[in-house]
Amino acid sequence: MTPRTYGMAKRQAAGAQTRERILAAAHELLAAEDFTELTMDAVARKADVSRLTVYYQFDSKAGLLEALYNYIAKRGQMERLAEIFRQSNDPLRTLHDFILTFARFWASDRNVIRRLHALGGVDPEVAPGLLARNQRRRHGLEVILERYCRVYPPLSPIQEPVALDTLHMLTSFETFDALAGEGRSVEEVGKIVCKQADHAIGFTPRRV
Amino acid sequence: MTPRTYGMAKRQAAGAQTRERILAAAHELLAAEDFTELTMDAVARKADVSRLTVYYQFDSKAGLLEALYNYIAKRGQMERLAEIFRQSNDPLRTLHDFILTFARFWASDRNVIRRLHALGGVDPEVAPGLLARNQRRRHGLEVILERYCRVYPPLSPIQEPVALDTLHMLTSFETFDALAGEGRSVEEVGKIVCKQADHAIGFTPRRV
DNA sequence: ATTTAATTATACATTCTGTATGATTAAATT
DNA sequence: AATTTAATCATACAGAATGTATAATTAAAT
Repeated sequence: MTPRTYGMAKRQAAGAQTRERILAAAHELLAAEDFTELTMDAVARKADVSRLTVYYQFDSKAGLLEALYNYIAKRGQMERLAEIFRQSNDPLRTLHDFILTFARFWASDRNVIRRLHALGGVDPEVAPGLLARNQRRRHGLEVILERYCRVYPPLSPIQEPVALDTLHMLTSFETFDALAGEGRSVEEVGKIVCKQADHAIGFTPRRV
Repeated sequence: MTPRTYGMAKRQAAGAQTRERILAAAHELLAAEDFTELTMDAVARKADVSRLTVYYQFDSKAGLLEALYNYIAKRGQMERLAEIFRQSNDPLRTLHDFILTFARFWASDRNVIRRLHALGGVDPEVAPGLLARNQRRRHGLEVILERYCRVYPPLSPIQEPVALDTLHMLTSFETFDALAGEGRSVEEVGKIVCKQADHAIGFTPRRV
């Protein structure tokens, strides 16, 4: 009942370890061709753990998927985002770094993320988590756009929300997934998105 | 066993009528806030029909969803597409008409289509139907792009597949859904997409 | 009059999620 | 050392949903 925050090293370590094993198992199942095998039972079996342990650690399937998304975000090195904002030289450069960071993240676990998004679109318990992440990405773009408008010619009050929504759309997983197609590299996709994004905020590169 | 193609007016009409009622019921359930109510049982109850009748008419849930997509496409007046290609004046005009036709379709049943796509991403039996539709849209864009390159300065063999994938991405439901946001009109979204599409194929509008 | 398409009733098999109850093991606390 | 408690597991069960099997019924078509 009362959570203790001290001196439970071994127990916490044990719990964290099994959580890790379960997440790895869930990830593996979601990455497989037949991803319908992602059942609580299959996850438990693959993690070599009782099914009840999965419920004990993650409460529900939605909880497991939510945790899985965090797990992937860590592996995709999304912490780098904060650094991008800190070193604020050119807002346009920040935008491009932002786009590339997300492109690398989407590419890091493309199939799994696609399936997680699909599951989030179906399960009303998973949806809020995805929406929150979407909102965070949007807010990041809002900051960048504001910085941009202070340096470059500002957009009209009518154009600004359009630009923001367009950037939000361009940096989405769905956009990345469509552009990556069958084998286009992350860098290529990043370049395409950057070009469209520049156009969306009214930036015209000098003629070649 | 042997399908008869003559003189079964009343029976066919009866069958078609119940199919219609079932599809309307499924549509209504998928449009509701709590769309998890889309069960074969609920559909049957709402259509005032036995649950087995639903299976008799559509085989499975995947079959019902597939039929529902066709039902929506008809209501969304997607037949107009053929006409757009026939009156081939300016390829750029054709592209814009193409974009607007899809924008109107996506808008015609936005919530339902969003949920159908999510279900298609989860259910491997529904996925093929959605993929086929995606391919048809892609092929339409391919034709338009080819016509465009014959009139306007052609794109390099490297740029062309990029342009095609970008157009495909821009005309997707996901793009429309993101840009429409909360209350942006179809025309506005269409304008935004057209602008991005022009840029994707290297078309530069004359300076204002 | 007979066949057959469409519908319905009842029942059942299967698969998943989630909960209830209680036992076991080992770490942490006193 | 004795006790408490976190983590795990076993068994069982409830409930929802898809899909199948079998057979009966109604009305249209032959």
